Amino acid sequence: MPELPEVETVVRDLRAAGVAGAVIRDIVFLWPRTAAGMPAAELAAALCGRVVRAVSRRAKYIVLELDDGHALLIHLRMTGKLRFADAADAPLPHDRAQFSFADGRILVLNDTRKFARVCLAERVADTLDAIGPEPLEAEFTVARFAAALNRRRRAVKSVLLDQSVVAGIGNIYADESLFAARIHPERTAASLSRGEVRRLHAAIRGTLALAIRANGTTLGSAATNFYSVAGRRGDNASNLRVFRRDGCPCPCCGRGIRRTVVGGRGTHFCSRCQPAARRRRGSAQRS
DNA sequence: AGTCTTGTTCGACT
DNA sequence: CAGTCGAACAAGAC
Repeated sequence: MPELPEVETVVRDLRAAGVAGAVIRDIVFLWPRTAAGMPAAELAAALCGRVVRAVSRRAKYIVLELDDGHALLIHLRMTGKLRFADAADAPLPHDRAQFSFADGRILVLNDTRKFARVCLAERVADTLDAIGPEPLEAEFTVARFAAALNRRRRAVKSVLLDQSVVAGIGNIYADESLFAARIHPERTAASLSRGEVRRLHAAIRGTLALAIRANGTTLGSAATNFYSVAGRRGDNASNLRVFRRDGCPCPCCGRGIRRTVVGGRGTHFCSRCQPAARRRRGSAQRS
């Protein structure tokens, strides 16, 4: 599933393919609900003739900055993929949108689950206003992170998945970051000590940076898995230490990795390296 | 055949 | 208002 490192990989591949500078000639929506915020025909009309000035990323959004100051946002959600085709190529099953460029290339959005969305933003900052800091940028400070964690009583894992707290983390990197920080996923966010917050902050950065260097995570060979532009696989699966490794020995202590459900999401951790909250002397713990 | 999986939004609560 | 929680979306994987 595309999380921050996977979207970053796609953005870099789009840049390498020369999308910056390309002129949009036409957009066809094979699944009209892919267009969000306005009807598909209206969105297509608004984009026709625009020049893509730059390609960037904000959280899990791919941002195509346009020559009129607006931006085209693409969110791949769970199974969205982008590839280049030309006019002679037959569409594949699950193709949802085709962006034709003036040079004849067609950027195709393929998405088995139909959750991927494309929308037009007058200003990126306004549209993505509610999203929290970019974890790899200077704006993601320990102090700001600590303040956000402190006012939440939910499981810290659920808070990491909350895009308004920190941008771009999904199920894989939430579990991996918590393991690296040696924090149990069901600990209450507000219960983390200053040291634990610092560890988690560093773990998030390290985990995401490593995954970007490996071009993202592709697990197994299912078609619904992550593939970057041109079907390129990510190499980060070998760096994963707990995600979907239940039953395997913990790389640090050898005990079996366990799987639970937290906030409705599959969650993987080592019960020895990530101990549950220590019961405080004299204070009874619920259930 | 039935259950599981995932990111985000939305509405109903507290 | 701010935080919490579960449903909804969709269809392939297993």
